This record gives sequence, structure tokens and C-alpha cells, in this order.
Amino acid sequence: MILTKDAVKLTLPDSDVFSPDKSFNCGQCFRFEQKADSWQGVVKNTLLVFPKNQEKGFVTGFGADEGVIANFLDTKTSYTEIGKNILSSFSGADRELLEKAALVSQGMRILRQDFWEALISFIISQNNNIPRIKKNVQTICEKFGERISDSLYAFPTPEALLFAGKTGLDECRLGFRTKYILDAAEKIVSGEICEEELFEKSTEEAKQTLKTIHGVGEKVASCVLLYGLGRHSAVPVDVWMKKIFRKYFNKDTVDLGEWGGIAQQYLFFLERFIIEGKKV
DNA sequence: GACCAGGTATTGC
DNA sequence: GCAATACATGGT
Repeated sequence: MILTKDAVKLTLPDSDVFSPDKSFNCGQCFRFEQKADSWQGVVKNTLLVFPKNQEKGFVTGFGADEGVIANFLDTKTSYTEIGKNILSSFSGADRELLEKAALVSQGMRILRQDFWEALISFIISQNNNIPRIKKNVQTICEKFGERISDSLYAFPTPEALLFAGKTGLDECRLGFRTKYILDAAEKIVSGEICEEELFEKSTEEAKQTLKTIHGVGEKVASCVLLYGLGRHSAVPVDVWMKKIFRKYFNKDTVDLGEWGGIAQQYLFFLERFIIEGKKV
């Protein structure tokens, strides 16, 4: 492992545990790769490396300065505290389920991903499986992203994807999602939608704005809010969450509260990766 | 070779 | 409004 920058070691609140395995392999991001002893991925045009073995109470990473890593892993947030908050609004069997989900997910952190990358990644995710989502994202990076070094590429800019057009994107085998990606790129490049304005809006208003993009509905908009805009209350409801609501709560929808997005990720992780034992 | 995949837009009642 | 259906492609 060749590392050009010094290790960054950041303190986590309440002696939180950081699990790279759970954080990078829970379906929230599609461009981090598992190596023998680490997880690696491109963030802000640099390669970030996180050793699998992490010390309790800290985050150790390589490749960028403290600010970038602190922001990406949201190191100011106490997941110990959030866990307590989530449980406080449930009782009985519901509480036991959330306790179990939080326990198996211990160490998972919701990443503060790049807004534009999250938007395109989750547009690609619709009616798609995770291995193919990763492949599609990888392909657009290799074809249209800035080359950082050998076989390392940045996520392509909105301008680059717009310039690629239908012809270019169709070569990436994105299927019906090509037109959705182009509409997103158009709205960003034209300024019709801008990240800074979304950031100022309430979560509900930001969601409505995101849904003006062709191909962005409730679920994708919620993913962008949660993973790309740091809105921990946003709850993406996909087929797995619908199944969980019916199976355990005997309801079609469940209010997961102020930290619903994180509760959702815990439940999703428990059901899909632990109970159903799905890989990837 | 079906059936399905971290959905959404469109259509039909 | 709300339940079907098409959508591109390839993983399982």
C-alpha cells in the first residue's frame, strides 16, 4: 500500500466505534473497494484509504486532510447518542427489533457523500441490482471522469455527462436511466437546481425540488437527502423497507422519527445482509 | 431461460 | 386517486 500522506486520526464522540466494513458495504455508496486490510475510494478527486482495523473511539484514514475526512465520516456526530434517541420512540417488539438492528449495525456511519455523485448514483440504482449499479457507476467514471492516476477516476462533472449526451451515456449500458441522468445534468448545469439552494431549504422543500428531475421520485430523492445532503431524517423506502414495515410492524409505513434515515439503514442492513444473508 | 433488481413515469379505470 | 404496466440491462 503506497501512501503519500500521513495518517489522519480523528476522535469520535462517546467512544463511537467506526466499522469500515459496515459503513462501506451497507448499500449507501457504490465506489468504495474492499482490499485485503482496507477500504479505498475516491472522494473529492483523491483516494481515501481506511484500514479495516480501527481503534475504538477514533477514525484513522489516509489520503486527505483532517477536514475532508472529518466531513466525509461525519466525525462530530455521536452514533451512540443517536442510537439512544432512536430507541426512545419505540417500545415492545418494535423496540427489540430496533435494538437488534442497531446492534448488528454498530460502527456503521452514514457517509456525507458528494451531492452530485449521490444524485446520479441513486438514479442509476432504480430497478437495478447492487453489482450492476457499481459497474454502471464505474463505467461512467472511467469514460467521463477526470483521470486521477492509473485506473483511478473522479466522478464525472454534470458538464461532462451533459457533453457525453445520449450517445455517450448509452455506451455505458444505463438503459432507460440515460434520459434521467441527462435531465439531472441539465438542471444542474443550467442552475435550475443548485446544491447551495437545496442546502438552505427544509428537507421537505428540498425533496420537492429534487423530484422535479425526471426519474427522481420519493425514494431516490430521499437517498439524495440522506446520503448527499446530510439529512438524517430522510427515510428512503425501497422494496426492503416496505417488506420490513409489513413483516415486523404490520403496517405499510412507519414513522422512524428524527433520525429515521439512520434507523432505516440499520433495519435495511439487518434484514438484507443479516437475515436474508445477501452478499454485496 | 425465467425471474428479479435499494423505482419511476405513464396509462387505464 | 390508485392499481397495473413498460422500461434496458444483466445478475442470479
